[in-house]
Amino acid sequence: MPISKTPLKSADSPESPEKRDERKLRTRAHLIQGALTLIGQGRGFTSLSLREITREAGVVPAAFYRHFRDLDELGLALVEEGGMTLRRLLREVRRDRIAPKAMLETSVELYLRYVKSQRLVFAFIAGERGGGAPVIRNAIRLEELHFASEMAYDLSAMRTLPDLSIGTLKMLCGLIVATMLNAASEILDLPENQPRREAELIQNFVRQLRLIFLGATLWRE
Amino acid sequence: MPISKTPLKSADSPESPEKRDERKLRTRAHLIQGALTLIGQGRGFTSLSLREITREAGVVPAAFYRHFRDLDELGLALVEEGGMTLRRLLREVRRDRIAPKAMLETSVELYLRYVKSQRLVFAFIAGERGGGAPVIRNAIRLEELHFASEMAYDLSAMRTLPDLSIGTLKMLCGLIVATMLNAASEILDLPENQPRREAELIQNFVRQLRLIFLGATLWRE
DNA sequence: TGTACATCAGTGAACGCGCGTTCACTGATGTAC
DNA sequence: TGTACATCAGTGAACGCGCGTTCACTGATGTAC
Repeated sequence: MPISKTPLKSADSPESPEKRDERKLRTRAHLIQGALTLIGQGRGFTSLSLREITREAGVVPAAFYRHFRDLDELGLALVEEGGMTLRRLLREVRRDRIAPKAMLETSVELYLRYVKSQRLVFAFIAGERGGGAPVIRNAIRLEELHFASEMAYDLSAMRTLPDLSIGTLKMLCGLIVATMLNAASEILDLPENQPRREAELIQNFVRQLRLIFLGATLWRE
Repeated sequence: MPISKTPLKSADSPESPEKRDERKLRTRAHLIQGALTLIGQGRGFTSLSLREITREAGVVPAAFYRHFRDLDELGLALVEEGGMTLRRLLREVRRDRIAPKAMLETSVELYLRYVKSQRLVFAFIAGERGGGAPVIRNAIRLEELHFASEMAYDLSAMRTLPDLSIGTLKMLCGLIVATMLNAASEILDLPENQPRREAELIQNFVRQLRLIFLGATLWRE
């Protein structure tokens, strides 16, 4: 496992030729993107073949092994990608510092915009969460737990529900995250251009969250 | 598509030899059971091959086509199996006519016993719900919707939450069903004999339901 | 009831195909001096 | 800076394998008379 000895020097020109490491990372990104593209076509990650992915990425099958030991390792990279997406979402919500009253509506809006802009990643997460290879499923569960936990600490810091212990907040956020992913999966599955049906799903989603928060405000340990 | 002309006559002896139709149904059941067995070994349905399934069922690959056009059709049979399991669960809860106070605990207990006794079916449902072939995913969603709807009418008839409209009850039950399936998936994924971890998951599940019901009792349309 | 014919669930062999993995290779990029 | 050698991302060919599907078949069960 050689450690790169390349010193971090700035590019010599704005159009400097790609370094070997950069090219490698680019191919790696192509493999990841290729897998996501196929997933976006309704294919489950579990049913993708190594050859399909390399074909999509525009490299020869054997090149795959320069980047991942096997498909599971690529899957874990996709989970990582999903985790980063979720963390970015959280950061954005946090930054906006919304008035508590409009909190729920605004967050939902932001979330749905996110889901659509990152639909492939969400399709992967929603798809493998229940039925992927055990190792991938576990990695997703960990990311979910991590996300719910961060959300709980945010709620705690904001004193939105000052009576609830951090344990209860985590339980609450676990429920919220599951409900979010469930809604994302339903909405992404809609055939294109069904705004009526989509509005129904979103309304249902918002009402479920509202009910959950109503319960939370009245919860007594 | 020939319609069976066999008259429905009772067996001539307690140990009467199998009729052709009975044998056929038995093989069909073996194929379904074979698929479930493989799923129970941690394999996703999507990744099963026709040959694996027939091998497990103890018939030759070509025999598969006497029962199903392709794997999707077998998948739909499994969904049907899952739907029947859920309906049976509902009937059992309904029959017991539990005191409202202990309702939640008792139902959860009954549900978890069910999940364990039918673990293969639940593993299939939880696994394909998010990431299966579109046709199967849709069938599962329909069963879920049907189940939630029945549950809503039950709650309505029992006047457990007399202030809620049937529409709100359906929204509520949709949330409950999703939470139930989520909990089932988590519990089934546990390595065997982790009673500590399992108790935690169950506790979390119960608290989530309690929070949901708390919200429901205070919901105003 | 007995017989002659029809049905059809399951067989076994064969097919062409895409798969994952291996290997020696090439040639551009990187490093040492 | 210039040169000689090392590295290694990506190539292209090859392999053996399990796959889904087809086909003509067999022999037990079912039906007609």
